[in-house]
Order: sequence, then structure tokens, then C-alpha cells
Amino acid sequence: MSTHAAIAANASRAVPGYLVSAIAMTPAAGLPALQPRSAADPLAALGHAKVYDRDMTVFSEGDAAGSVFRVQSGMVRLHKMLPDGRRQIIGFLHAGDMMGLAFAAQYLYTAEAVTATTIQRIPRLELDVLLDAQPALARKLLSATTSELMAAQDQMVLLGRKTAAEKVASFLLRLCDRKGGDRTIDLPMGRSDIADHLGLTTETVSRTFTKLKSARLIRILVGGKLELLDHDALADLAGGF
Amino acid sequence: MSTHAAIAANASRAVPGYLVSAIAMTPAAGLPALQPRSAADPLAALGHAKVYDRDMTVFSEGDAAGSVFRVQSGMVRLHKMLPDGRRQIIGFLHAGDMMGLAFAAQYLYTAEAVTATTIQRIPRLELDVLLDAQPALARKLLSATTSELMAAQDQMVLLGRKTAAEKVASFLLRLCDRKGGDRTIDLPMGRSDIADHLGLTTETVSRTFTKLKSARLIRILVGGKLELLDHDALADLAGGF
DNA sequence: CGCACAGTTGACAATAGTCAAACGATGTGG
DNA sequence: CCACATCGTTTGACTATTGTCAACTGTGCG
Repeated sequence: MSTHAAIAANASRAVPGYLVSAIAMTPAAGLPALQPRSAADPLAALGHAKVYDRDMTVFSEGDAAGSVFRVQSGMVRLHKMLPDGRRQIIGFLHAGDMMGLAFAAQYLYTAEAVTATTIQRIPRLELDVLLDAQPALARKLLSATTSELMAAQDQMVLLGRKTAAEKVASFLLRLCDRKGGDRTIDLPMGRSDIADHLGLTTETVSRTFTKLKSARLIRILVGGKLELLDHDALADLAGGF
Repeated sequence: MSTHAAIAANASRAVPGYLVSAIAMTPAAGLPALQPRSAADPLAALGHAKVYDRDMTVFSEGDAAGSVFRVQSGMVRLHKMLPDGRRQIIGFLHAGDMMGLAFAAQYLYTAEAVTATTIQRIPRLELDVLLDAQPALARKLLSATTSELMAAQDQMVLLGRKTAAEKVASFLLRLCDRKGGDRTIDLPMGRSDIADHLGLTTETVSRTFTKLKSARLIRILVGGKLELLDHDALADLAGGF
């Protein structure tokens, strides 16, 4: 039983230390978490990568959890399902994001490829050894996961208290932030994925997009791309977060 | 800059190791997190306790975050607010739960006493020192925070995909689990707190309680207590989680 | 070129929200 | 000890946002 522990607890720095997340690193506002393939990527040598086609399952809720995963390219969605099939998408993962970090006996959600995706599978024991050797890496992971937690709380506000238009506007702005403020964002996921992430139906998402188009706040481009024409107006609409 | 790190990473145990939560430990299904005042409570000696009256603020979203807190008795609510005043309650904390663990520069939500509450305030530097000395404590904190993260994801499913009746039933069952399955649970918070936690209005919460009473699934007792008359039927209604 | 499927639009329904009034418990002052 | 004031809760009537069901459109792929 080799247990390596690392809690970054630092009261004086602006960028946090932290006890950190278990679940996964979700698109976090601003913070790019771990760079996909930074020159000095300590995780790069671990495990091995595999390509998943569109809609393939990486792991399912309840599977025995023996590995953690890192998205190298493409996009992944994480979801939970109610017994009758209603689905809630917990988050979308981009290149650099990790998942399956819960270290629970089973995975807590299902992970599927949204687009063709390359995913690095890292057996926990390997990560274990590396974390032991590199405390700095541990802090990076912790930091990224903290961001994910903040995102989870913002998502609770969104789901519990925002209108359809506010939800969609918030969602688009998050993707925009994630891209570093670029006005053009990728929307590789379908309307039903967006709906299940925002607690709406595909029809409502579609109607909301139409309204935003009519109001000249967004423009839909070919190839699943979208342009934010009026960032400020969208931010107004989103109403915080 | 003293940074002490501890990531419990253990692939072989059923009870998790984990990179863990930043935000706070919320009522976690089943797992009692840290016992309030266990005989060998390593945190007991840190910081000092203070009593907060009903509705007093412990800290506010955006305040500089210099301490972590632990609820010793009573109940605390954590919330975020939209600019126009709409409120989302992130969670309710019971004795033993910790909050403010984000280790971010600012607190990410506001904490208020639901009832008269005793809260232990622990300066981060003190916790830091203790964590350095007792890795096992770190693992406990991490474990508790993982539970909170799972709870956060269940809450997303609840907020995004459940009906009013399902939300209320799930909420009551959670409180029941939290009490170890006792049929009688405490509801010290008001209807508007419940509403803001479940993404409903006070009126809808009230009407739902009335329906559950009529259906003989619950009984409301004096002193903010409630009895679950038919746990199974409620679980059916809650529809998972 | 046409089939298949995702997305859009429309008509209608239903769940939950809003506004308002009444009720009930709690606590204070006469 | 009772009357009254207050606040939270409950109930009612009505509204509105979002969901449902269904048809249609457009796009991409074989």
C-alpha cells in the first residue's frame, strides 16, 4: 500500500495550493490547466495513447477504476444518467484535461469521445510513482482540479438559477474564455450534448441559438464553428459567471 | 514559501486516496467525513472556536481567504449569488464539515449560519504545519473532499434533470443518509433555503411538501423535524442518486 | 443523386414561477 | 395571560417559460 500524499497548502500566494479535486479537470475559466504537450511534460512518458472514434466510450460509470486519462487532442464528454435515461453532462474535456482522477474504486461517470480523440491512459500505479518523485507535478494536478471545482459550482448556479438564454450565453462565453478570448469558438458537440449539459432540451437550445443569431450576438459558421459578434452583450445576458 | 503537499494516490483500496477537493466538504452520502470531536482529533487544538447566531455571515464570496473553518455544531449554508440577487445554495454543512479549503486567494462563496452554530477557525498556516506533520490527516481531508465532489456532481444531475418532486425527495433522502438512515431528520433551514438549493421557489417547495404529506410519504413534526414514512417510495420518487 | 440524420420551426401542453392573500406559529407588550 | 404584530409558510389563481410531439429543412455522406 504505497500512498503518496501532497497537499499544497500555502496561505500567501495568489495562485492556490489546495487539497484537490477527485473527479476530473473540466474546462476551467482562464486557467489552461496542464498544457497538452509542453516541452517538459512529465506525464508524457507514462502509459500509452489510443485513438477513440466519435461517440466511443472511454470508460463507463461503475467500471472498476484502474487508470487515469488525459485528453491529448479532440474532445470528451463526461455524463451521468438517471435510471430512466435522462442524462446530465458534467463537463466537456479539451486537450490537456484529465479524467478519472477520483481514485475511487469505480468511475463516477461515463466518458465518451465527442469527436475523434486521442487519449492517454495512465495506470494509477505509474502516476503514483511519478507523483512520488515530482511534488511539483502534484501541485499542478491539484491546481487544475481546483479550477474544475470552481467550474462545478458555477455550473450549479447555471443549472439552478439561470434562464435558457443565460445558460446558452454563459456556455458560449466559457468556451470563449477557454480559447483565450478568441471570438471564434468550436462547437464540435451536438445540440443534444449542449442541452444535456445546460439542463435544457435540444429544441430550446436550437431556439435560443436562433434568437441570439437574430439579435446579432452570434453567427454560426461552417464546420461546427461559431463567432461571438458581441461579447459584451453576451456577458450581460449571461448575468455573471 | 512553505508548501506542503500530499496527494493520496492509492490504486488498490476501495476507499479512495485522491487528489482532492478544494472547495468545502458538503454533506456526503454515507461518509461522515471528519468526526466532530473524535477522541484523537488532530485539528481540535488548532485555531479557536466562535459562536455564530442564526443568519450571521462567516465569510463572504470574494473576501481574502486566510483561514479554513470547521463546523463544530449547528448548520451552515454556502451560497453564490447572481448580480440581480438570485441565489444558489451550494450546500449545507453539518458538524464535522470543513469549508474554505479552496486555498484560492479569495473565498469562492459566502458562508452563513443556518442556526446558532459553533465554528472553528483555523489559520491556513497552522493547518499547513499540522498537515506537514501528519500525512494521515491529509488523507482524511482529501477523502472527505472527494465525497463532496461526488455530491457536487449528483447535485448537477438533480438541478439539471430532475422534477420538483424528485428534487425534494432526493434532498430528504440525502439528509436521511447523512443521519445514518434515521427516519427522523432535521430541517433547520427555511423553505427559501431549500428552494435555493434545489433550484425551485419557496412556493413550489411548500406545495411539494404538501403533496408528499398527502401521499403519506412524509410527516412534518414540530421543531423543524420531519419523518420519512416510506423510504422506499421516496427513493422511487427520487429516481436515482 | 438521394438517403439519413441533425437541426430548426411550429403548435400545444405542462411544469414551475409569479403575484397575492390567508393562515399559523412565535414572540412581545399591554 | 391575552392581544397583537411579525414573519415564514401555505394555498390559490393566473402566467410564462420550457418541454413535448410532430413536421419540415438542410447538410453531409454514401
